[in-house]
Amino acid sequence: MMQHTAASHDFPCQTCPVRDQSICAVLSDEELREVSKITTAVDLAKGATVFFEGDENAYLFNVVSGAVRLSKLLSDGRRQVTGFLFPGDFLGLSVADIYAYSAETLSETSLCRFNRASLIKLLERFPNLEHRLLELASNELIEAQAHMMLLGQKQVTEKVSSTLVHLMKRIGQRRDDEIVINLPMTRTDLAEYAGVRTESVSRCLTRLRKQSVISLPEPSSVHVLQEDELKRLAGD
Amino acid sequence: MMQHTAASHDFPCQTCPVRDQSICAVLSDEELREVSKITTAVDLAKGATVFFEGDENAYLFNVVSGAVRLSKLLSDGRRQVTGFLFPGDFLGLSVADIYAYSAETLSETSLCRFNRASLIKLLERFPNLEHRLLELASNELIEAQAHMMLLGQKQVTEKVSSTLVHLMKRIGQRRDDEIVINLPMTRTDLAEYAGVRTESVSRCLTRLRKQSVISLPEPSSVHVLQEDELKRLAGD
DNA sequence: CTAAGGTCTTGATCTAGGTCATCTGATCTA
DNA sequence: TAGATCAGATGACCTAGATCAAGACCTTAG
Repeated sequence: MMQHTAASHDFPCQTCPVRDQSICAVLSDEELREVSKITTAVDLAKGATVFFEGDENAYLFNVVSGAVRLSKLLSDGRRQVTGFLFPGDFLGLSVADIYAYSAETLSETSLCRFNRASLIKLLERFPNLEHRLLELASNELIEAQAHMMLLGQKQVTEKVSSTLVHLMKRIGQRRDDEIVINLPMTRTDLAEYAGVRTESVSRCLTRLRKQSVISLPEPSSVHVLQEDELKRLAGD
Repeated sequence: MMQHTAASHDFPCQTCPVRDQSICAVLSDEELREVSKITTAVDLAKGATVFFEGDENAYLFNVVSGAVRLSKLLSDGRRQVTGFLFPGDFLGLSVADIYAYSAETLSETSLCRFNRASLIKLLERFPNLEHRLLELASNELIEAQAHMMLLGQKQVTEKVSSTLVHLMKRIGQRRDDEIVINLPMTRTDLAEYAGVRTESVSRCLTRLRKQSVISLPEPSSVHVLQEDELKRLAGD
């Protein structure tokens, strides 16, 4: 079942399905060989915790398959989902010594785990790698700013539409003249991402369905029928 | 008036008031001498535009004195303020070739401007510098996530209190047993930062004043009288 | 097969905060 | 010095979206 078997035999990364993404994209075969020495494959069931907000920042991860939810909690239980990760995404990028958010799997998920101390040591030898991390951080910042705009200024319909557009771009699959999004997350996850209530997400999806902007063959499958209209409703 | 005069004579950075902050903190005197060659001092009046969202990303900046507002616009004019910058802060960190947000001055402001292409070239020679940029990006990400929590989950009072706590930590000056915050931004700027309306900020500050959590000797000057209570109201 | 516990949807109602309008005071200017 | 402009404060009112409640499914356990 697992095609990648990081750190198992001589050079496992060669068969990694996300070899060309995330931080590994910029590495030569030789560098990759070095990096593979500090990685471990980790397979997690749905709903597992990769790490908690406040945990010691000991590992970084590549998402190989599956989906991960990033979130922060308030003391009374309110949760803000700050992002969703999919294959090829990098996780744990932080100079701080504790994680600033929690990471939990939304489905069965395979991760490639890097020992943080070892990776930091490698950065000195592979300036490529540090450059790539900066690139990833910079892209995350741009996404974070767009997310702030969504949370602070948009109306419910714009929030939900934007969230769908975001997911469509990341995990949408074009099929005939529609785009299929298989949602690994619940309505509540979507609501906590968009800063609204679960009921609002549900009502909004129903409205979009009635307007034939999307169809919902089942709750976890959104088919985007009118991409342009959805983008218009998203607001920017 | 200007104490720093980057790129004017032989080694201007030595007298820079933010020499020990931002990206320059990690540079040796020798490295700093090199960096100073690609900098220009820029002085801007209050309300000036440093750059617009969508402009070509040609420069990076250190804030030497003054204050800068970062914001993104929606097509209909709604604005999300994503952050406020003060002396020592770094501006323009992005791998993308256009700026993802606008930067405008909130008061008379002195900036130290770096040519982006030249700085990128220097990164190859000074790995320190790239490491520092990653550190700054990582810290910005953590701040962005806290800001998302504020925007998506908090109530108006929590939003305004959090914003005050944030500004207090950054530019608050302890005086006797109160902390003085001199606000360079308007109520509308604060509102657009917190994702609420101007009137809500105004009402909330009045409420905090009536509860003796703060005093407002003038609209642009907040004195924090009960730091712990303000932090409690901020919610986390 | 049934029961229990999820998730999702939908309707009815409520309210936090948005909207609108007005007033004050400070700053600018002609 | 008056008139204009703008930031801020505050009261009255309204509405988008939260809250509450109930029912429909769907999955898992026994």
